Amino acid sequence: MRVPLEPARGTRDILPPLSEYYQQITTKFSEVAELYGYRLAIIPTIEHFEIYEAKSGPGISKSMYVFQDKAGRTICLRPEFTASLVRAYLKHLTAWPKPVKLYYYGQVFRYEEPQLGRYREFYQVGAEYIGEPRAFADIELFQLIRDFYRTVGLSGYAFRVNDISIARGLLSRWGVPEEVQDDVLHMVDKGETGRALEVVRGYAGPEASLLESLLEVRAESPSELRAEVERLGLPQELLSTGVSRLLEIFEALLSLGLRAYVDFRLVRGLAYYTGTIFEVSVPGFNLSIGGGGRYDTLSRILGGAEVPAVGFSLGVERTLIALESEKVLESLAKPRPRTMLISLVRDLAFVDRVATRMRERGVVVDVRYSQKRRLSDLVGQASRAGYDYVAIVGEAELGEGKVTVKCLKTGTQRTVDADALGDPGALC
RNA sequence: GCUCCGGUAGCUCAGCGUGGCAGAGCGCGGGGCUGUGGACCCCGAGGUCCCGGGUUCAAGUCCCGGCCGGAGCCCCA
Repeated sequence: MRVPLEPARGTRDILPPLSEYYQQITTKFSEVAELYGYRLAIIPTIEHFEIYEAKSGPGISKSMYVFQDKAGRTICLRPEFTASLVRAYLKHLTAWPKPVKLYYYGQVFRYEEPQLGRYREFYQVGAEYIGEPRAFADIELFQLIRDFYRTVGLSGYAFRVNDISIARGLLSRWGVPEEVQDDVLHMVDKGETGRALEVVRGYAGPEASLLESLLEVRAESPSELRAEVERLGLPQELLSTGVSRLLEIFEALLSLGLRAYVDFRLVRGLAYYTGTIFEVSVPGFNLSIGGGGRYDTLSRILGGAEVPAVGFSLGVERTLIALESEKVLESLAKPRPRTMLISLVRDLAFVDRVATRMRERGVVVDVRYSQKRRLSDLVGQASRAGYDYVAIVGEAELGEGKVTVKCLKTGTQRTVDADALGDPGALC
C-alpha cells in the first residue's frame, strides 16, 4: 500500500519554526490568563454531537466532522470550545464558588473549504467567565485580550462590538418567534438586510423601519452611540438593558486604551449569544482573528440550570497571520543561545560533563562527534546554521580537563576549565 | 458541495503553446584544506515530473477522473 504523504485536506504539519510560534502563542496566552485568575481546562477533542445539535440545529453537521463510533454513538470532533466547557461546567463545577474562570487552548475542527487562515483543523486559545451577569465580566475579557496581544506584540487590531439583545428585543416585541429571529439575524449577517426586513415587516408592519435604522448605526464613540439611539427612539426597556450595557462596555473599551466601534450589523452567525458580541479585526485581513460574547442561556439549552456567562476565542493561525503582516512574527520566538559541542575524542563522561554544565545554564548544546569530518567542516556548518558558540573538546583539552569555547559572532576564543564553564556568552 | 488557477529535486521555479534523452539557482554531501568560519573551485547525491486512466511509435507536455494547495462562492459557532 502506498501512503499519501500530503496531510489530509485542510490540515497541516506544523514544523519549526512555525511550531515554535504556535507554542509561544499558547504559552503566552496561558501566562496572561493565569495572571487574571483563569485556570486551565483540558477537555475532550471528541464530543457527543447532540450538544452541538442542541445549540445550532441538525444543519450544523454539514460543516462538522460527525461520525458513528463502533458502538453506534454519534460523535463529532469539537468545532469550538465554549459548548464543551459549559457541558463540563454543568457536569463537574456547578458547586464551585462563582465566578468560575477557565481558559483553554487546543485544536478544533470544521469541515469547510480550506483557504489562507481557514483550515479544517486549526487552533484556538480562549477563556470563559461563568457565573457573572454584570458587564465587568465582559470588560475583564477585553483586558485579558489586550494584555495577550501586547505580550505577543500585536498592535493594529480593533474591536467591532454589538449587543445582540437589542435587535432580538425589538423582534420579540413584534412577536417574531425565536427561530424566525435566527433566520432574520442570519440574513443580516450575510448582508441581506433587505430580505431580513421583508420578513420582519410580516410581523411588525411599518414599525420594522426602526430595525432598518438600527442596523445602519455605526458609532465611533459612546456619545455618538447615545445620540443615535436617542434619535431612533428605541423602547425604554431596551435602553435600560441592552443599550445601557453596550454603552458601559463601549466606554470601558476606550478607557482601556482599545480601538473599538459599535456596529449593529454584527451578528456572529447563528450562535447562542444573548448580549455583548464582538469580533477582533486587523487591517488588510478580511477574516476576524477572534471573537466572543455573552451567552446567558447556553447552559439551559444544554439541559442544565441557567448560569450567566461570557467568553471569547482567538484563532492562533489568524493571530500569526496578523503578526506576520505587522512584521513582528519573528520576534515572537526568541531563540536560546545555541552551542555546537564538537568532540574529537571518544570520552562520553567528559563530554557529558561539559554539555551538562552548559545546559544547566539554559544553553542549547548540540553534541557532534567528529570522525571522518574535519573540524573546519563542523565549525563552518555551525556558523552557517546559526549557532552562537562552538565548544571544542580534543585531545589537548581532555588531557587538562579543559574545553575551548569559540564565539562565532565575535570570533573570540578561550580555553577554560570544564568545571568552571558557565554561560559561554561570558567568554566573548 | 460549487467555480477558476496551480502541483516538476529539500526550497524557489524554468520546460508544457507546437509531444521527441529530466533542467537551473539555492540548499545538502564529498574533496581542494591532518584542530577552527560563511568566500571560491572541483565532484557528487537527490526525481514514480501529485496519483490513476486514456490518446500516441512516443506524454512532464494533450484528454478524462481523483488527490493536495491557492483565489472566490456557500459557510464562518
